[in-house]
Amino acid sequence: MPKIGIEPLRRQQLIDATLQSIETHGFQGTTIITISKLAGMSSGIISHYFGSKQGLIEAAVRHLLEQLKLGLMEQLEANPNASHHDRLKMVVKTNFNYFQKSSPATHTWLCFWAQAAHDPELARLQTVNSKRLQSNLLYSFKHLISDPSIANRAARMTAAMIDGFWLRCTLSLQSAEAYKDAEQMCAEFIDLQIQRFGKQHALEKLC
Amino acid sequence: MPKIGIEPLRRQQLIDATLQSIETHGFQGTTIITISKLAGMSSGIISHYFGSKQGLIEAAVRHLLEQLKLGLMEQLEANPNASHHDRLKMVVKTNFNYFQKSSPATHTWLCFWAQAAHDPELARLQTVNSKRLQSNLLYSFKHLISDPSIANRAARMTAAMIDGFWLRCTLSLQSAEAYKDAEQMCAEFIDLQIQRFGKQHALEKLC
Amino acid sequence: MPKIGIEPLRRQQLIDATLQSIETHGFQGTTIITISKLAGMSSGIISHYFGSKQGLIEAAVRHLLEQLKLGLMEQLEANPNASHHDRLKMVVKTNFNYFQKSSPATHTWLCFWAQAAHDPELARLQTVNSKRLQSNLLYSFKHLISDPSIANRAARMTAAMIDGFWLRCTLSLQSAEAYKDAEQMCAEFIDLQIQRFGKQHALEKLC
Amino acid sequence: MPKIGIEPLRRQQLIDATLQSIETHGFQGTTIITISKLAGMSSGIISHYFGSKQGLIEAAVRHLLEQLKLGLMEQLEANPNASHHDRLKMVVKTNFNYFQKSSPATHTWLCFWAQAAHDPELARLQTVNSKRLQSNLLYSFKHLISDPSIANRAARMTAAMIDGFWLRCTLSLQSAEAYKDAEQMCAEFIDLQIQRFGKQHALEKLC
DNA sequence: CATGAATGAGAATTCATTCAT
DNA sequence: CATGAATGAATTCTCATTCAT
Repeated sequence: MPKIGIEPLRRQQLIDATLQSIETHGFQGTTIITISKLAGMSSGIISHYFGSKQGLIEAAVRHLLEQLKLGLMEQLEANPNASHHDRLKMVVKTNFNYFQKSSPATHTWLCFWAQAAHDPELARLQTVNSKRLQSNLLYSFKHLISDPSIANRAARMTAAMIDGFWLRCTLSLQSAEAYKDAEQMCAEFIDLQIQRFGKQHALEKLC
Repeated sequence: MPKIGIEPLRRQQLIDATLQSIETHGFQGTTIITISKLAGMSSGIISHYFGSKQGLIEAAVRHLLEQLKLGLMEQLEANPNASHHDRLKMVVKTNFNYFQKSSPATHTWLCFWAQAAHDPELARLQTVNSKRLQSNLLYSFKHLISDPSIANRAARMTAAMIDGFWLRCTLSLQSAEAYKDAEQMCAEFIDLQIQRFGKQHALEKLC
Repeated sequence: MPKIGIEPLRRQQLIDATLQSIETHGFQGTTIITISKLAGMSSGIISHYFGSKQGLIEAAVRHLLEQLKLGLMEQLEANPNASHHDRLKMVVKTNFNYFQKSSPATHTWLCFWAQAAHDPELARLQTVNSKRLQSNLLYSFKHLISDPSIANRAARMTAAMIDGFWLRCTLSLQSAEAYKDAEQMCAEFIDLQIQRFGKQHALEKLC
Repeated sequence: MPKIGIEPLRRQQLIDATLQSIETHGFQGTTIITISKLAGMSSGIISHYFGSKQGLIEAAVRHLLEQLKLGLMEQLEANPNASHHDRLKMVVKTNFNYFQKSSPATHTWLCFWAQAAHDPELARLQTVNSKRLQSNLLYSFKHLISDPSIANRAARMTAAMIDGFWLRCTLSLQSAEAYKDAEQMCAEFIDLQIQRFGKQHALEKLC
């Protein structure tokens, strides 16, 4: 009789091993062997559960995206009464927290993005993720900035700054401090935007 | 007239073919064969001029970095009397122009960065490049913002925003308009910083 | 009422699934998985009932041979008073009917024969089958043609023609008409032989 | 500088090794390794010259077909004044000679035919070959038998008998004698047909 | 009885590198 | 200088078999 519940377990173990392998050996250096060794299983198991290496890779990406998404939703739901200003900062914080905590994810993510240009499925996943960050930001900016065009630009600039800091953190030391700094600067930028273009500010200005 | 050595010519042709191949086939799909086919040469020539595939790859990265660096220097030297405010915008403009014009470079760059995590030489080159952008920005911000700490943060935020927009352009459509938009938003951010923290602003504020 | 053993049932289901799989996926494309899927059972069951894949394959061949043999015996027993001339035609008819009806058998048979060269057991089964056709034909030809040597040649030629037409039908369209044509031509050849070398013909000739 | 004329040589060596391997190890047992070992080359060479194992297999089939075709053409051209009756016997003779001489070909041929059902290219080649034999026979039968329908049937029956004997020889001992016998019986069948349906016979019959 | 998870040897294929010409 | 033939290690994928449940 089949062991019940073993499939989700094995799948997760293999996904974890994949992220770990990419972290350790790089994307190029990651093979069926390095993954299965890290997972403590045989190489054939990957075909068994994911059809192919490619299938496992894509499952790993989907897992990363899901994690990030869940992390954000958790935060937002835990603070249902947060102001939109706070909400923006929570988006920033969650992003950096996620990458800071999950070291394997960081480098893997970059590899996946590099792959995306020649892999339609990865490209699709990447687009979804990229758009989600921007629309999350836009949602709150719209409540804080009357001019939709300015709100839109604020969201895009913030998203770019987040991605840019993420990229720079990933490519350099990745110290906890670097992430903290990045988070603060993004928050500062948000403040600057609100202060300059926000509704209340506009009112104050009139006075 | 001295004959121009055939060696530099061959080397450049191979570097161009490498960038073109990565653009067309992706980093994974780029082999000695795809490169030599595109260059119209034999596969053996790569060992001959670059020792190995890895050597050619690194030469290609160095070429990209050099191009970007030269592009910026050219701009700055062509406008020796530009204000520091203008100088900041020139840095931004040059960056986006470079990537917009050189389509192969864009994707290749991302691949190289993904590789950098497991290739010390690429990592070194990447760090140099990353720091150059930041210090270029910092140099001018220092002249415009009195507080060194704020100038520093302004430079880091601007660098992040540039990289972030670059990343987002690379990963999405890469239309000319997108690059133009990105450039404008970065310029806008610079203005915002100067307006808020700049020396003249400080004076005006006092009045 | 005694319960019919589940074992014979399972064995037959697996043999049927094997033939179906070879028909559908080819001999190379037939695996333990394709067979067990078609049989609606687990892959382990094959070891359980046949020891190995090879065991199942051989059982399937034996089944095909048995079917052909039984088909012929049935016909002959249903017409105990048939003349030897009619008997020959019944042999021909039964052969083509069998293959025409059982589509999976046709291609499978050819695969088995190709395998036979490197599988002693298959070779043995194939020889038995080949000889049976010839001796069946010879048995009747002997009653119709006085010269044993000529009867022998007639049997061999007829067997060859049957096999040849079977091969050509298998390799081409396998339309019902093709089988009908083939059967008629074999019957015609038998007539021709009897007409030319048969006892009655000899008598008539004397007249 | 590339060695001139080495490509055709290597290709032929690999095709020969393929036939030899199928003869020795069977179709299933023939791998890239068995072939390259027999050819005294490395495994990579097969990709280099034929793209894939499949490409080599198909080249080998084409070679066998070509050989058979050339053998027949040679015979026919060497005897330009042969009567159509002799021509028919030459077709028979060439067929059996070819297979008798080339032992590897015999078994290989059967394997290829078994594969044909699931390989369009092999199926195409097989059809061409099958039709060639029949039309070669038909061409001469038409000159000897007035009724086109009867000539057609004669050609088909003869082709079937040739294939049938070939199959039976292949599957059994393959002694030289067996081939000789088969050839004689086919020739005998041709005689029988001409005798019975041929134009001269028709005239005689009228008398 | 029956399952299907897990294994791991073996297959085809790819590709950077070498080297004789 | 330049070629491309040849190599063979490395990689992915397949699949018959085993065995705990």
